[in-house]
This record gives sequence, C-alpha cells and structure tokens, in this order.
Amino acid sequence: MENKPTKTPRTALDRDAWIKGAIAILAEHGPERLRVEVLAKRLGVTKGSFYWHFKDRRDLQHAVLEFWKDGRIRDIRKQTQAQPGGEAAALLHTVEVYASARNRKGIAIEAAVRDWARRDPQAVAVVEEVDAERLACACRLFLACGIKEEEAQARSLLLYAYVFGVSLMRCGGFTSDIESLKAWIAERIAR
Amino acid sequence: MENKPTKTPRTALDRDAWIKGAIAILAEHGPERLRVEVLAKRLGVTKGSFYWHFKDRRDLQHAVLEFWKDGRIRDIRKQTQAQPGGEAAALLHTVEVYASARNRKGIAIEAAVRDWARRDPQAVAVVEEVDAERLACACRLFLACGIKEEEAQARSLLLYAYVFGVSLMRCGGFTSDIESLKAWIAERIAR
DNA sequence: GCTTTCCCATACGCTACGGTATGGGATATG
DNA sequence: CATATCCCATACCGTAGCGTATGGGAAAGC
Repeated sequence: MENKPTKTPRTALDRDAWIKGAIAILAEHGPERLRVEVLAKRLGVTKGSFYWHFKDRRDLQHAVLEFWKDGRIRDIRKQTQAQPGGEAAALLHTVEVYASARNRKGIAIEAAVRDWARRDPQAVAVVEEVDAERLACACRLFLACGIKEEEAQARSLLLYAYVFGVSLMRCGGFTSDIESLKAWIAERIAR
Repeated sequence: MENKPTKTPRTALDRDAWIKGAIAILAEHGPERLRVEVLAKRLGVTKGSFYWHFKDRRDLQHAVLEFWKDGRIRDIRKQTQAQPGGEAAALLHTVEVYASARNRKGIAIEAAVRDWARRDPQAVAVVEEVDAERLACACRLFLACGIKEEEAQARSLLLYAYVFGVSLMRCGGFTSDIESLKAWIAERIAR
C-alpha cells in the first residue's frame, strides 16, 4: 500500500537517500522496525548496497539521529525568530503546530525518537539536546512577554510536555468539540 | 542482571503469572520485545508451557492489554473517591503521582502501551477506554470544584496530556530546581 | 493399580534479519 | 583500449523467534 520501490528506477543512492528512507520507516513503524533489509527493499535495492554506504545498522541509526537533531534545531531557531511584539503569537503557533492534527508525519517521528530514547543512550543524548534548545527558545519568548524567569521556565516545560502528551492520548468521544478545548489549553499555556 | 529465572523452582504457572511476566518485559523493553521464548526463559520454563496456556502470541498480547485496562480503571475509580472538599487535593495528587520520579514502573508500562497503540488497533481500543475513564473522572472532580463544564474538560485533557508528555522529556540541565517548576505547573493545571 | 488430565520439555521446520564475501556491470580515467 | 573505481546483486552463514508435534512425568480420579 505505502510501498514505492523506487520511482526513478536507476539513480545512484547516496547516504542521504538512505537516511530519508529510514526516517520514513521510523515514522511508520518505529525504531524497532528499522531494519536494513526492509529499508533496502523499500528503496528498490538489496542490502549489498546498504553495506557499501554504511558500516552496519548502528551506523545508520546514528546517522538518522544526527539528521533528525540537526533538522529540529534548525527549525526551532527559524520558528523562534519573532519580531518584537510577536512573541506571544509565536508561542501560540508552536502549540498549535504540534497539538493540531496536521503535521502528522513530524509528530510520528517525534514520538518514534522519544520511544527510541527509552532504550538507546545515543537517542537519549539527541533528545536531550533538542529539548534543551526548544526549552531555551520558548523560555526566551516568555521572557520577552514580560514573564519572570521561573514562571517562563515552568511554562516552557508545560508547553512541550503538553504537546507531546496530547499526541499520545486517544480522546475520541470525550467531547463534541475537541478543537475548542485545545484552543483553551493553548491560551492557558501561552498567555 | 535483571534475569530471575524462577525463584520458586517448581510451582505450576497459571495464566496470570505469564501475564505479569509479560508486563514486566513490556515495561523494560517495550511491546516489540515481548516475545514468547524470551518470556518463557524469564519464567524458567520453555515455550512448550506457553502454548499450553495461550493459543499464540496474539492471545498473550490481548490478555496483557485487558489485564492492564482492568487494573487502570480500578485504580482510577479508587483514586477519585474524594471526600467532598478534597477534590482539588485529589487532582493535585494525580498530577504528582505521574509527574514525579516515583512510580517508575507504572509510567514505563503506560508509555509502552501508548507506543503499542500507535500500531495495534487492539491497543488503541484499550487506551481509548482508559483515557475516557480518566478524563471523565478528572472532569467530575473539576466540576465539584465549581469549574464550568467546558473548562473542566479542557483542564482534564491538559492534566493527562501533561503528565504523559513530561515523562517523555529529557530536560536534565534545563534548570537547577525542576521540582519547583513541576509544582508550579501542577498548581496551574489543578487550581 | 490403571487411566486420565494437567503441565511442561524436546525436537523440528520455517521465516526474518544482520553481516560477510565475492562478483559484475557501468562509468570514469589514463 | 585498458584499468580502476563506484555501486550494487547474489550467495552464504549464523541467530532469534513463532508455531507445531510429540512425549513424558506427576498428580488426581476411578
């Protein structure tokens, strides 16, 4: 169904193509299901190719984590370049990007990496770096809104804990209008 | 290290013993690593025993999910029997039980089941039931505190999203006193 | 004592997967 | 044209794990 064994039948794969395919599998099936033969089949080649580009499976995993980390940090810094006065709007936007239904793949990757970090020290380190960057940036925005240091820190933590947590919940049928609940929550966190 | 191949060398295993062992593996290594041969070795027997008590691996998984669901719902109902006037304290207590460092195994199981629900419809259904029960109970407590319907719903969702989300974060080094941040957050959610 | 039922061990076949060894076609390079 | 390098296919070995078939010991029922 979601298998597309190469649309360009013959163009040499580079390391990045492998990494992006790996991230797709990561999002769909989780870190445990990231296997080299499955990935090779997805890319329309055999694992003979894989072991030319990567030393072994760990090598791929490491590359995936670094790739994800760099992308996240780039995004965070870009997202937090708020014009003076637009900090509150930027915070609200951050909450809604994660808590809403769109951006499904990004959320799936996020969840997969965090699950990964429950067993892999390498993943722990990466998540730690990304979280530190995110919390620092959010904190800066809250401070720019005139909120004091400790409350800014607390709100930043609440913000990210909420957006990650809400993606784990299954509250279908809890209420008729979940979106207005989420809007209320976003206001309470960011304002 | 964490292998204890049966401390009571010979007492017939029943279905519950298998389920409890399975949940231990679930907490330590996640749903993907719940394998019958590994579980059998952990219990000090072979899989010949397993296939006497269970039809197959799915059968065990289903039993584990039902066991977890029943336990959670029992706990929620017990926890929410607040004396009149103690509702706010009960809510604060709920937040702290999950957000604090204690109860590590329960949190690990919670995370494992929710990760499980990202790929297994059976797990989705179970998580949905548990979440519905939790949200309903929390909502009732908020209502008893004099909070209006929609805000009570929003706060309940925020409460559980936060406690699950904070367990996924790695904010070591973010601040010197994380506990006071969590206390501030608990207050903001529950009061 | 004999049989039945319960609980588990052993042995087997099968698939998935990680990693290695080796060859081979294609393109570039001299 | 000849050679080297790049990129990948094929074949192979070893391990982990699911499910099945079969047997066997122990306890209970008759």
